[in-house]
This record gives sequence, structure tokens and C-alpha cells, in this order.
Amino acid sequence: MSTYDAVPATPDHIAIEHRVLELWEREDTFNRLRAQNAGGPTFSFTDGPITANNSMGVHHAWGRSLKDLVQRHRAMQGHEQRYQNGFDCQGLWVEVEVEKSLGLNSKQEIEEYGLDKFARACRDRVAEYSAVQTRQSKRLGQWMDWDRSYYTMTDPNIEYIWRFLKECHDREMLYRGNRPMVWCPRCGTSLSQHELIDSYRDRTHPTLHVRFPFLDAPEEAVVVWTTTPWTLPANVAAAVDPEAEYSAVRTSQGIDWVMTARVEDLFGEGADVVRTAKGAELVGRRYRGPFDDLEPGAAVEHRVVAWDMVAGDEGTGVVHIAPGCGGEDFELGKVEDLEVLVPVDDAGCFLPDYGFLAGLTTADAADPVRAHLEQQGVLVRSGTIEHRFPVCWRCGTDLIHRVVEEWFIRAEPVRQAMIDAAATVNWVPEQYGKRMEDWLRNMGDWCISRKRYWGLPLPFYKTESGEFLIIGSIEELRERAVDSLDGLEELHRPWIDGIRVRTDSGEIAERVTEVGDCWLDAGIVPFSTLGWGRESFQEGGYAAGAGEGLTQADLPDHEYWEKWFPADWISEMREQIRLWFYSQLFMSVVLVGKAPYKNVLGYEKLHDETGRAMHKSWGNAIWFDDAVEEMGADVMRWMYALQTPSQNMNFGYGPANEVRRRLLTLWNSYAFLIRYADIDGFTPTYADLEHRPPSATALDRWIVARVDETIATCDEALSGYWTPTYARAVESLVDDLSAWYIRGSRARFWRPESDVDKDAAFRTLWYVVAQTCRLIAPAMPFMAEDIWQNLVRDRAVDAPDSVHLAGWPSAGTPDTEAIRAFALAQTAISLGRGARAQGNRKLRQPLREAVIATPDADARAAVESLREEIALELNVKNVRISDAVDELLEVEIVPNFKVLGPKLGKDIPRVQQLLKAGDYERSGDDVVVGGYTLTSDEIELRTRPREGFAVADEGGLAVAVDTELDEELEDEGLARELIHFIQGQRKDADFEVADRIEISVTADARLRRVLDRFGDEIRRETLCTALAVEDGVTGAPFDADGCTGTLAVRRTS
RNA sequence: GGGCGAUUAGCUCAGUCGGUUAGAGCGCCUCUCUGAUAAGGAGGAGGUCCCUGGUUCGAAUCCAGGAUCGCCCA
Repeated sequence: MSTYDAVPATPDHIAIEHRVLELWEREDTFNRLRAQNAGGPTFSFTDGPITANNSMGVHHAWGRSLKDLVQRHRAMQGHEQRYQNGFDCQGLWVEVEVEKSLGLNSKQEIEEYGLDKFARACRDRVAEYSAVQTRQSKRLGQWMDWDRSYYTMTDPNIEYIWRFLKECHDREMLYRGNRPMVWCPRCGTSLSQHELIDSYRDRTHPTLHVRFPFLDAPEEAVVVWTTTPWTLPANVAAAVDPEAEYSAVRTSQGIDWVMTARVEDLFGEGADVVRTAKGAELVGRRYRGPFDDLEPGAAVEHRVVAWDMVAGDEGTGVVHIAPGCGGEDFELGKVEDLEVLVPVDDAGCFLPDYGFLAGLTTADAADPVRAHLEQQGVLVRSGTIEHRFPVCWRCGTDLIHRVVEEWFIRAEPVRQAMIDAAATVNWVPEQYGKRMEDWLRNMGDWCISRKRYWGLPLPFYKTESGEFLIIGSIEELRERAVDSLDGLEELHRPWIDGIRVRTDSGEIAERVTEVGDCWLDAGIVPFSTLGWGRESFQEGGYAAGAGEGLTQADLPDHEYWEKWFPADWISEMREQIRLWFYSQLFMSVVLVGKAPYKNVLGYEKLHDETGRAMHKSWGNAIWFDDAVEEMGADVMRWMYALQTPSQNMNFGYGPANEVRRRLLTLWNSYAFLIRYADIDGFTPTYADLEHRPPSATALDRWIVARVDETIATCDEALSGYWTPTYARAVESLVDDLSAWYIRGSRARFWRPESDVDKDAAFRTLWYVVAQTCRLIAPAMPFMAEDIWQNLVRDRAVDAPDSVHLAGWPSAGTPDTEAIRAFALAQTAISLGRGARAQGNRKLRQPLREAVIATPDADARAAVESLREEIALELNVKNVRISDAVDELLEVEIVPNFKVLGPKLGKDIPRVQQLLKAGDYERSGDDVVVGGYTLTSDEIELRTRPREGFAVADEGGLAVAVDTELDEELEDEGLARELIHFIQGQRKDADFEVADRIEISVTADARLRRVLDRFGDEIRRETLCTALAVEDGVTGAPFDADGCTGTLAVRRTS
């Protein structure tokens, strides 16, 4: 009758995980955990919202695994938590995907399609993918309150942002200003930096060299070069490098100024240079603009300005400046206070006041522009150029720069407060704090508007006369509304656009059309989800608006906010420093003057296993759904836990397989325990987990001490959010358990009789595996649970139903003596094996004696306590411990630098020399040298083996083995060989471990003697009930060192 | 140009407080175990700890400068 479920040789992670998910579901384990921790100390985690726009990737799984790991750990420690997951719902990414799926290709097509239908499609996409991501996250094992996720598109979230914006306005931080944008003239939309990645293509464009004649000397001109003819009508300045030398060259058209370094390329070797001058001399001179005959150009005073970014390696060394058509031009324009001419509209068509160009696109304008310049006599030459140029990823159209009006929040008023607040945060890794500070010191004003559709509607209202009003809440909107709010289904376009409001002066105001930056949506979360400033708690109230039916998240009250703000911890990838970490901090500093989080864990990027970025089009991307069903969630999670966060992670099936194999060690240890626990009917004692099991041997004490040590290491690592130290500590414990404890204790488990020793062995092994289960539970919740169910639950009285309800193990004071002693024994064993190898004696051959010699009395005592284990490991009859190191070794005394360094300082090298030369005297344990008396703590003994011994040494410890063999030892060795051989036969015949066998053997004289002497042992070890020596047996030939026989092995039952 | 990192074995990476003999996994070679076995164990080969200088009795570790790579900002 079996009490334990049989354990397969290797874990089927996938099957285990599905089984455990079902178990948790059936037993409502997560909610039981929450009930168990209710009222406990709080651990407040704010989840950074994942964009609910696509299924999640393995890089998301990294972050989610870390989040879950820490939350599970804190839960095991008894902390009450909120477990609120978040979805980011608005912004260009969602719009772009929806556009694709609807086959729309421009803003115009969206508007024709209908903003209401478009908004619904965006909401539907969020609903679809938030459901997908929820399913995936559950599969990963993440425990969250999935029914109460927050969605940033809900009315309450938007309303909180309104409130924040109004606060900014009240503090005069809000303004409307210009911003150069990268623009697709065909799609009629700006592109974000992200959309520019990989957007460069080889293109051919027209080039023009154009003269800008000086007003005070019309025959003289600066000559510029441009590849964007359409920007010339927006020219307001020409930039020169004030430090560079310029030359005036006489040509058929007059006198042309260009940078001296460019003269030869432009005019050939025989150029007629009439004058040279520093660029600075040209600065300030005014010139006739190329399109002064058009209204906008005529209104501008064109002049030469200084700019240190003028390049001398291409063009003319004079740069045409159009601040309305270029990012760098715009920045220079701000410095030089230049006019900003924006010649084209949203669709990239020239505006009506551009005369003959009006209505033309930027591309179509190239020829008319050239013709016009030629006609004006200012065109020097025209040509074409092939170069890399950014194009729209949607339609392939050449992108242009275009200055547009946007809304901004001033950074300066809060900059210092934000820096101060960031300094209160514990950044992990530390350097991320420096990055945040650098970002804050350099941050520009926050551009919060987007000329799009699916986003939070900015609550900015303007009257025809220019009066401005900002609405801070739905209530205020209701009070001021001129139109009925009945049609306002939610706070989104187009519905909100139809509501006009009345200003204080009684005028009618309409909303501006812009929506807000999605980082406002995410940044407000520490307020909007926690009920900041609210008087009443509204159950399920957060879902109002676009979140209706998607979530049951509450809209709490201010008391709740006080309880949970600021977050104890947040964690996202490093790029969030300038995104979510920033926007949260900004909004929090504005609203309450402090940081919204106390600890931050950031992590780097996830690459493929060769270190390359994962990319759909490169074919090296790994889908989460595939990964989790192939490598398993636990394996993935353990990989994430092992990963140093400040390093890029190389993720793939190869590394996963390595990790999977390492996990086998724990599994094998568990399987070993189950096998013998089942055979023996072992019943564990749950209280052992708290009070520790009884120890019968030094090995027992050692492994228990190692558990204590490991718990302490894990505690420290996890309290600092540093998972790799935790994961490595656990692996190290498991290695010790398997390689040393179990290997050294195996015989105790398969002895038939029961006694104190076997009981201690079982309880100790059970204790270590069960504690390890608890330790790995946060990182590998499935395997931990599966082992727990079989090993602990229902086997031990009082055991919790789930490892996740079992609490975190408490570290006792580690028995450091036991650990130190065993480390010495390990060294001795390792040395002994080395010595055997030197003496050419394989481990199977028993030897008479090993001698362990050390001058250190403590070390001798430590080794003494483990001599049985050492004898077993070295397969020797006796272990002799000696202080007569000289027998085996030459001894050298070296200073203990760590202790002696600070004491002796510069005398160290001299003392070291004297010791090495043997120029010292011993006085008891002390050493007198060079005028110093050194105690035993202040020196170390180094040893070298003397010639002619099978000796190995390390750190003052030396081990020799007696390699002499007599007949008895040889026979015993042969017996071992024979046992080894028979076990092989058993295995070849596929017998079960517990099957009994009979053996017939035809033996030579020597083998007969071995059978006579060691027959009992051979029968016992091979579970042989009858061993008959007879002639003429047909079977397998045995031959060891010339000792031969033929064996036949049969199963008895 | 400013900022933040990284550089350690063939590969991927640890390395705490500065301590003199720098580690792990994988790979490779040799051996071993065979009652954990598609495993396990031991041993070996393999290192200019990027370079230069400094501080120190002592530097992979701290400081300065440089090189290369990555990232953030401009």
C-alpha cells in the first residue's frame, strides 16, 4: 500500500503546472491566502500597466515573474496586499493596431470611418487583449486580483488626470507652444521616436545650391545647399560656423561666400578667392530671402547667424535655416529668436499665403521652387543625391519635419522637488537612481497633447475670443455644460467633443481637439486607483465609462489611499525611468509633493540566446504561449529569478534546457526521498519545520545548518529585491543536499531495521526538501506546490493544504561550526580522492587507511567529528588524524594578511620574507618573528607534499592514503567489482529495484575465495536469495584483474 | 558633447568588506559510479580579470586617464 504518489524520473513541468492550476482553482487557494493575510502588515505594490494591445511576450513574462516572485514572498511572510493588475488602454499603439485591422490608413480615413466606431473598435481591442494577457499571466502562475484590474481608459482615471491638469494650470505650469514633429504628410500625422526605428531607406532627392544676396551689397551672397527644396520658402536665416574661415569667390553671378574648406569641391582648383574672413564676421549680415516675393517670406528679416553645429565636410558650410521645418533648426531658432514659418498644412500641402505654391505637396513643390529660384537668378546649380532618409513605416512616404502647436507642462517649477523626491527612493540597481537624476536635470517641458483620437480628452476649452477654461472634473463639466450630457457615453472622443461649456464671463467655449499623452494615463494610477481625495468608497466604481463590464475594480476613498500610498515597491524595465517612473513621479510631486514609490527594481532588455534583440522579422522571437507550454512556467520563472537584472538577458530554449537540467537535482532528491519514504512507510512530523528534525550524525547537523544559512541569505536577498542571490543560494543548497547529504546518507535509508538513526535521516531529508519547497515557492510556485502536495500535505498532521499557505521559513541561527567542519571534511575528501588517483587506486577498491594531517587543533577536531563520513567517501577502513604534518608535508608559515595587514603595515613584506626563510621561532601556538609575536589567528599554515607520498594538500590540510593492498583488501575490491557487475546485469534485465534474484556462477579459484569471504555482502547488496556455485553455467562472463567467472542471474518471483 | 553601465576561462556569466591560490554552468579531455541512471561524482586542460598610471603592506575590487561595446540625453 502506497502512501506517497510515485514520482517520475523527470518532472513533466507542463503537466504539473496544469494540474496545479486546476488545484488552485478548485481549492480557491489564492483567496484563502488573501484571507489568511488580511489585517497583516501591508506590502503595497503598484503594477505598471501593460499595454493591452497584443498578446504578451516573454519580456513581459520576465517582469511579471519578478513581480509575482516578490509578492508571493511577501505573502508568505504574512503581508496583506492589493494584487491589482493594470492595463494601459489608450494611445497611438492601440490606434495603429486598430487602423491596421480596419484597413484604415490615415487620419482622414479614420474620421471618414467615424470616430465613434473607431473608439469602440479601440475599446474592443483592449477588451480582447486584456483578456488574452490575463489568461497568459494566469498560466505563468501570477497571482493577481484579476477581476479587479485597473484600465486606464475608465472615466475615473481620466477624471483624475483632469484634476491634475487643472492643478498644473492653477500653478501656471500649463502652456501652449510649438514643437517640431516628424510628420507623415500622406497620413497626416506625427510619428513618435519609436516609429522611426528602422525607418531609414535609400532615397534619391533633388539638391539645390542657392545664393542669399546681402542687402547691403547685392553682388555678394552666402551660398547654401539643401536637399529639401520645399523648405526654402520657410527660410529665415543662414547659419555659419563663427570659428571657421570663409572665402569670397568671384563667379559669373557675383561674389559667393562659402566655407574655405568647401571651396575646392564647389569651384574647382582655380577658384578666384577675393577675400577670406572668419564666419563670425558674416554673422548679423542681412540678406534677401529666396521667397521674399511671397507674403510670409517678405515679413521676415533674414540674417546670418552663428551655429557651432555647421559641418565643414558637405554642402557649402553655410546652412539654410527653416525653424518651422526641422528639429535642429527649431532649436537654433529658439536660441536666436528666429521666426517660425510653417509653410504646409497637416496633409503636407502649401498654405494659401504661399502664392503659386499654394496647395502643392512638399514633393510636388520641388520643381516650381527650382524654377522660381532660377528666375530670380539665385540658383547656383541643381542636382540629385542618394542618401538614407526616413520614411513612414505605414505608407513609405518621405517624412518631413513640421512645427506644430502642442500643450506643455513646465518642468522647471517641479524639477528640484522631483530630484529631491527621487533621492528618497531606493533604486535597484543603484545606478538607475543616477539615470533618473540625470533625466530629471535635463528634462524639457512635458508635451502632453497628441493630435489623435483614442486617448484621454484634454479638458481644455476655448472661446472664439480666446478665453481659456480648464475643466477639473465631471461634476464641473456638468455644471458648465451648455449641451446635454445624455449623449456622453464615456469621456472619449467623439462624445466629449459635442459638449460645449460656458465660461465665467458667460461665453461659449469648445474643447480643443487634442487628446493626452498616454503616460498621463499611467502616471495618475497611484491616485486614481487608490481613491485619493475621495470621500466615499464606491465598490466596483472604477469601471465607469469605457471600463464598464471589463473590471470590478473599486473606487476607494481617501482613507484607503492613506493606507496604500506610497507603494513599497514597483518594478519595470529600465526604459520606464523616463516614462512611467517619471510620469508617476511628476504627477505625485505636483499633487502631494513626494515620491509615489519607495523601492524600484529595474531590469534590462531581453534578447535571444545569442544576445541579439528579438525581432519578429528576424525570426528569432519566442512567443510566450509557445515558451510556457514547451519549457514550462517554472523553468522560465527560475531563469528570470537567476538573471542579474542589470544585465541583458539571453533567453531561449538552450538556456532553458540548462536550467531544466539543474532543476533535476532537486527533483531527484525529492524522488529519492519519496521512494524510500514509501517503502518504509515514513510519516513526517510537520512540527519539524519549525523546531527542526533530530540529528543523529554530523551530516544531519550540517545539512540543517546549511538550510538555516540559506534561509538567511534568501531573506537578505529578497528583502533587497535582488533575486539572483536568492536563486543561487537555493541552487547551492540543493547541490549540497544531493551531492553530499544524500550520497553520504544513502545506506541509512535502505537498511531494513528501524532505529533512531534511520528516523533522523528520514526526518532530516524530509525537512530539507520541505524547506526547500517553501524557499522556491515564490519563484517556482508550481513545482513547489506539486512536491508539497505529495510530500507534506496529508502525510504530516497539521500540514497546510498548500505550500503558499505555509508561510516563509524562519532562519534559525546557523550552526556555523557544523558548516565549517563539513567544509573541512569536504576538502579532506576531495584531497583524499586526489591522493587515491595519484596512487592509482580506484574508489571501488577499499584501502586500509587515510591519514589526515593538520597542525590546526580546531581543524583536527572538526575532521574527527566527521571521520566516519570521510571513511565512507574515501572507501578506507580507517581514518587517522594526525598533527604530525611534517611526515607528509613541508610546512610554511604565511601571514594572515587580513588580520596582520592593518597591524604591521609596511613591515608585512619583511615578516613574510622571514617566515618564508624559516627564520622564526615557535612558542606554543605563537610564532616569534622579526620582533613580533604572532598568535595563531595571525598566521596561516601552508603546506607542500613531501616527495614519495600519495598526498594532496590545501590550506594547511594534508591527506595521504595507504595504497598498499593485501589479499583481503584485494578480495574485498573484487567483491565490489562483482556487485557492480551483478547490478549491471539486473539493470540490463530490467529488474525492479526491489526484485529478488538468484545467481548461478561458475568461478575460478580466486573468485570462489571471494564468494566464500564476501558472499553474504554480495547477496545483501544485490538482493540475491540464492547464490549457487556450479560448473557449466552459461551466462555473462566476469573478468576483473584476471579473476574470472560466468554468471547467470534470474528473477525469483 | 553630457550622463549611466559593461569589459573576468572556448561560450554565458558570478565574484560580498581590497587580503596574496579568481569561481560556477555549458562545452572539451580523462576517470569514476551504476539501488537518484536520458542522471550523478572526481580530476584535468583552459585566465595579461580590456589597457596605462595612481592609492595601498596588498587591487579583478578603490581613484584617474584611455580603448572598445551598450544604453539615456543633447
